[in-house]
Amino acid sequence: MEQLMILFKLLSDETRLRLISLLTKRDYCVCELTEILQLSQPKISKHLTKMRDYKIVETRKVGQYVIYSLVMEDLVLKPYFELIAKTAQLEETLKNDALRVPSCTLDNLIIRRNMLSKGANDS
Amino acid sequence: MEQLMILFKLLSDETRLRLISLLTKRDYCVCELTEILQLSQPKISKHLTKMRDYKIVETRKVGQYVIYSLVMEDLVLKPYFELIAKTAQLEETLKNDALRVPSCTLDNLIIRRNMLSKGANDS
DNA sequence: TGTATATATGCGTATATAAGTATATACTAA
DNA sequence: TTAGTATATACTTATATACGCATATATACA
Repeated sequence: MEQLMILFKLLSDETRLRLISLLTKRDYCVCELTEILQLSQPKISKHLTKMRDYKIVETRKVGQYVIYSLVMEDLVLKPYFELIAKTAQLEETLKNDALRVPSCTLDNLIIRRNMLSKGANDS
Repeated sequence: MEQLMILFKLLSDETRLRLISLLTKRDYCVCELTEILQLSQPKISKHLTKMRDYKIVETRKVGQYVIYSLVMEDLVLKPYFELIAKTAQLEETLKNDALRVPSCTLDNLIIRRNMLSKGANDS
């Protein structure tokens, strides 16, 4: 019961719902999620931390990046994640987030930053 | 999006989650729900009213009773209701609510009240 | 018509929580 | 070692919302 209510409480916030919807497709580091949702880094980080506290997502560290992923082992949570992945196609905001993913990969972010700093050096 | 978030917000309260879980099985009037959950009538009523405001449940009036039912026509909401009905079997509180249903039907409530008032008259 | 029952609502209070800004910590690479 | 990037957190403020209690309204029934 606790667990279900916690899941629903976490899902009832727009930012977190968007984050979870993205995470049903693949794992992301914080800076990718910040870029995709176009929201402040502390805002994204705080929501992710909260979800991790409640064991809805988990993290692994890779170099300086923290990669977030959904906890898929849980038998209660898993079907809800799967349903959200399906439902997301019916929701404009979630669909648009998914469209913005390709240009916000970590690789793209780094390439884009390097180009910017070179441009700055050239001038 | 709005609609999904509203659904999750409504589900994130223990009382409402219990109410919705019950309503996935059949319709109920307010006094049955009050009896099953053993909570105050204003509390039950306020939660039901809120869910009706958000179009998650709907009502019909039968005599002095107000019968609440889930809105099952909505394509986004329906699969979530169905999933909750399944998940409820894994959650002690929701399972126990279901067990308490048979003794809390409207018929039973009325019979029980009549017996009580007769007993009071006899004494 | 008067009484009891069913349901809804108003009000005050306590609590939770989201957001922004600034800052701290951790890691990388030159 | 220093500069820059990634991530987390502290503090304040604004807002939402659940609750209890009292009460209003609507219906039924004697």
